[in-house]
Amino acid sequence: MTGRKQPAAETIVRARGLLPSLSPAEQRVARVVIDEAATAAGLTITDLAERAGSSETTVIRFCRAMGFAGYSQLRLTLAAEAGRTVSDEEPVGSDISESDDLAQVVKKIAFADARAVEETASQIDIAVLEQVVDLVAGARRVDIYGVGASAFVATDFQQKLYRIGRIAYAWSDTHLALTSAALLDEGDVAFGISHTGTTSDTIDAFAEAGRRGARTVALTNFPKSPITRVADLVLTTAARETTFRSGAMASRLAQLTVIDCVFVGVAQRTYAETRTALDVTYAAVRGRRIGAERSRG
Amino acid sequence: MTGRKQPAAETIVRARGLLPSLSPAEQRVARVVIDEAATAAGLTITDLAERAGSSETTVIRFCRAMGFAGYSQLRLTLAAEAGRTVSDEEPVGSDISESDDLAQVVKKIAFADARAVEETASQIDIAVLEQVVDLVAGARRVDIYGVGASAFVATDFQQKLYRIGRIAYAWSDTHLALTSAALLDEGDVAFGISHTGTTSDTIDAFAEAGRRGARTVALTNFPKSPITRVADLVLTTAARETTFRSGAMASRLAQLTVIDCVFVGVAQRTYAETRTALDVTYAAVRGRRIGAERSRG
DNA sequence: CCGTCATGAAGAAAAGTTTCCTTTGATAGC
DNA sequence: GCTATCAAAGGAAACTTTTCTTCATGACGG
Repeated sequence: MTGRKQPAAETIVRARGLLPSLSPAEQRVARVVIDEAATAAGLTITDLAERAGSSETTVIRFCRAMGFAGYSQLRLTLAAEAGRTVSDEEPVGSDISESDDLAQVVKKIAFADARAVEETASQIDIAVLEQVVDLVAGARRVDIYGVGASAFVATDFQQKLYRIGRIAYAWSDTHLALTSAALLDEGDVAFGISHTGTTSDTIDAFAEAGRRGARTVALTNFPKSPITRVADLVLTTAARETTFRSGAMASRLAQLTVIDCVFVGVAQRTYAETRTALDVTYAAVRGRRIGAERSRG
Repeated sequence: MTGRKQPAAETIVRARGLLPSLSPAEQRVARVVIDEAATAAGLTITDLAERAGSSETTVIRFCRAMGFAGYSQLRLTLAAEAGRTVSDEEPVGSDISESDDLAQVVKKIAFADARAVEETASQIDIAVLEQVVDLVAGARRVDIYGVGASAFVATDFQQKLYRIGRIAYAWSDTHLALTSAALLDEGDVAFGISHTGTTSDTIDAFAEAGRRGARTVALTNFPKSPITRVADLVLTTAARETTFRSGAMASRLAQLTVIDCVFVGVAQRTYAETRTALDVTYAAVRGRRIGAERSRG
């Protein structure tokens, strides 16, 4: 795989994240924009509306939902991004099918995964990330909620923080999570991790934490999903939706990437202590390794 | 293709060449476009006219002189070129340092992560993968060993297999792992996951499983590490080792990618059952989601 | 049956384009 | 020296298209 790599333009990525929160007609518009971004930039609002089987009104509404002032702005942005993207699309976009041989499967998975990571990184709001890092760095304690697949990410985060000497708990049991949330206050930070942003177990505990005064940070793929309404800060991933399979893992990797960014940010902010903490914890498991000693893991 | 030099935007160059042949008022327009190309793309024809101390008519005439059909076309072109010029890539290879700002950190992490995934995928031995898939698909039961960071991957794998109705256990406790390994036989498969390939806890159980007759599959970043000596089949990741940090997560993502490939391979081999199993398990959690709501500003 | 939401039709406003007229200045004929 | 003629430049205003707003309608959940 001699790969260049061109993460899809930011606007497109954002549109994808917004999809579920859009009405059907708006979704059709979004689809056209996502699928033919370059062309779309050249269309008038009327043309675009027609192509989406919808009305100008709906197009405008879509623009607003995307955070643009109007159609011209969307158009301009699209054009600028089209100029940047050297149109070098891979044929590997499709979902995995029953008939794919293993080599293709590997290719598709790798493609989806790598893209999710890159696009997620490119759309991270650094300002928000900065705030999140501040919060975590200054928190008395960090609670992390996530169930199912997101539970892994939560636990991973907990362990990371733990390794640099920060107090953190990951909860995936709804009751325990709620109990823990009830004990938080202003000095604490709560993380809610949910790909769809609709997982009620996670949201319940997360919202409770907010009510108790803790600062709340949501991590989701969908910037307008329910969880974001009870969050002070929102970090988003950018995994494309896929039907059969690859999606699940891609979203996981995207989440892990974001978490890693937060973690490194925090670790950096407290470099001296961190170094020591990492060294100490690393040394602790060193005795459990046999043979050649080389990297860290 | 790292350092592709940007040619100055073509339109601007052309405008400059055209200058002498333009009438004074048109020249003023040209000047504005040349000097503030990026901004100009955002102006309406009226604004631009005003800024050039001229009229819309003149702006149009300038557009025609430039060979454009009208103002919108000029504007679009300008925007596209502005977009292209902005993007200039920096070297993102190095390790994260104390002085990196958050934006750089994010970039570097994403780069390392995405690269690990891509490189891992491209070096996977499909033949081996094929065998592994066969083994897992035909196994009576699958044991997965991994401690520390690799424990996440192990658990993830277990959960995946579980979801498609395959019996699997992930062990990260040495004693439990050994106990479980002792119960395996020819019909079973054992996975040993260790980034360094030197984790004795994992290797112990893994080797025990092998002695009991189970087929053994190792997943490691180092093809010659101790764990590979007691494995029937070896899958490797390709995370570059890095000093401070980014490495840890990159290796994790690489492992997950490989696991995902194995999983999809197995799922595919048993498509019908898989579909059903996935549908059922998905439906089971559906009730735990709250309706994605649409919001509008 | 009510309120809320999604949607497009219709019309207002803004942007873009064309037409046409004024100004200016150069040239030529008386 | 004084008009008449013409051409180039440029903008006012009329016109067209595009964008945006308002509002009525019908669908849907409660």
